[in-house]
Amino acid sequence: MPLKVYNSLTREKETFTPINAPYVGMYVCGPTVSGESHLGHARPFITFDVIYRYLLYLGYKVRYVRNITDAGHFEEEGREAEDKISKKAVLEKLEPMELVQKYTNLYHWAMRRFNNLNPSIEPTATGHIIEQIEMIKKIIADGYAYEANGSVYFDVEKYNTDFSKKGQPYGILSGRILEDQLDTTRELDNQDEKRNKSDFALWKHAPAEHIMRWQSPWGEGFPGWHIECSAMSTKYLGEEFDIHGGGMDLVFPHHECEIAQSTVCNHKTPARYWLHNNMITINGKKMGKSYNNVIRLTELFSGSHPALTQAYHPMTIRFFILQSHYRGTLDFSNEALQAAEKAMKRLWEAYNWLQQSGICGADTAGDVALDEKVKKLVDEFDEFMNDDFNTAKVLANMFELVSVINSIKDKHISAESLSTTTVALLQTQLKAYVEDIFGLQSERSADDGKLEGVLQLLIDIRKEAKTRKDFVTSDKIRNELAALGVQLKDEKGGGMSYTFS
RNA sequence: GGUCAUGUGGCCGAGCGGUGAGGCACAGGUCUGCAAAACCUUAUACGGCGGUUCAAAUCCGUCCAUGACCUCCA
Repeated sequence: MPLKVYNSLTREKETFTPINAPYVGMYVCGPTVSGESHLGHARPFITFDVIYRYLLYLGYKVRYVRNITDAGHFEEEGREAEDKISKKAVLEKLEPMELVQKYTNLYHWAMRRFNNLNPSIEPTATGHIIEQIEMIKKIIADGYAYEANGSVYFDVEKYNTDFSKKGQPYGILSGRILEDQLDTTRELDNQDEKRNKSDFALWKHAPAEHIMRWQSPWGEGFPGWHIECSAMSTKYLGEEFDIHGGGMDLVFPHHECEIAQSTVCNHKTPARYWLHNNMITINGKKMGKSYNNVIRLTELFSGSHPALTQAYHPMTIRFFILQSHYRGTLDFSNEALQAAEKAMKRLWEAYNWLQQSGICGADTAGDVALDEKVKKLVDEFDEFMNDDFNTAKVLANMFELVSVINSIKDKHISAESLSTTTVALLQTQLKAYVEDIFGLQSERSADDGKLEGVLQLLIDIRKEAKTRKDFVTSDKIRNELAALGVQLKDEKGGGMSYTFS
């Protein structure tokens, strides 16, 4: 069964066929680094990281481009009021590139903690001003943009009239019809400069107090919101590439405008497959700046937010996101995250035990039905992922396998119930999926050997005490370690293991 | 107002025409010096009302509720 993806452009699941297999070009809209990333931002980055990893697993050579928006209309978060009071303070406080660097660093730090792979190219908008200006010039030359007071606007109506004839009307992605839009847009600045309300900015004239500005044929200004993605995707992935991804809230207007710009310049719809993840909600509402309900990633990792009852590890968040399908909304709550935390721990411990257990199964399976069941559960991993990346179903199968693994560990089931090939398949595929595709890793930071050694010593002492039936000593060791956050667990057959809480 | 989604058990979430996905919580049991963990078992469900069908959580209609987007937002 080949990979199928839901294409927002056609509104159906389609078989994924790269333009130049085995090469795949994927562009994903990255962060605007004018402020800190929050939980809502984490979803697209984790979603597309898993998609990237899965494409690699399938053997594709992927060029993954994820931009950083570091140009545009910037104000430091929460400082708006102050800015108005004292422009001097702004000048002292905000060197634009300093601000951008600060939030870019913070963003990269969060991505690493999530164990997201680095994209192949991470271009910045400020690094591609020239490309953007060139693109705008081309659009003007073709007659689809006009200048007004040092700003340049895209002529949506002309585009729609001309390109509708070619089957590429404005609104092709979002399903909007231009005529329906005319009276529905809200009031914005400088609307009077535009010929039509639906026109959007390619280049904006910078007022005197604007902190980021560049020289252009139309005077000093800064690029419009949409043009950077068109310029950079064309530069690094070509006029036509395979996948364009981002959050659903970008479908209109951002991606719609991107399509219009690129189509004028390159005479092609830029991407074949448009993939969009849904939002993370909190109490049923989208998490976003405009709702004042954001939980920043730093707050999430440290637990320092009034809505949080505890800190959450990045892997808990990652697991939480993988438990739902990327096109559905995902509702945040402490209860839900705590559930994810426990589930992740159970999965990881079983997985970890399997890899270290040294079990190898029998030449012929002792329990044919179970052997078949395990094989089926593992084989379905690929099948589920090929059905538009259904990570939730893969996880469901994994938990059925966790029961089998733990039963073998507790010796309720003999390791010889499974055949050697099935055990090997289970080990390889679980590793491929848990670590390589889902990108999960132990919540515990890598410890040095000393701690291991100390714990082993305490475990030995406790074992001796238990043999002497000296439960005072054995309980003391267990209780005091528990107070320090190390949990000892007696196992069948006198073994002892520990986990960190 | 326009466009498009969604409504599943205490909570989070798959499924989208026919054996009740899965996780967490809860209850009972097994194991155990005790505990934890683990394992086993059980319960609770598809927004309301109609319709199609041998069969509907799944398809159709309608009503209700919620959400997203409508040029700052992942």
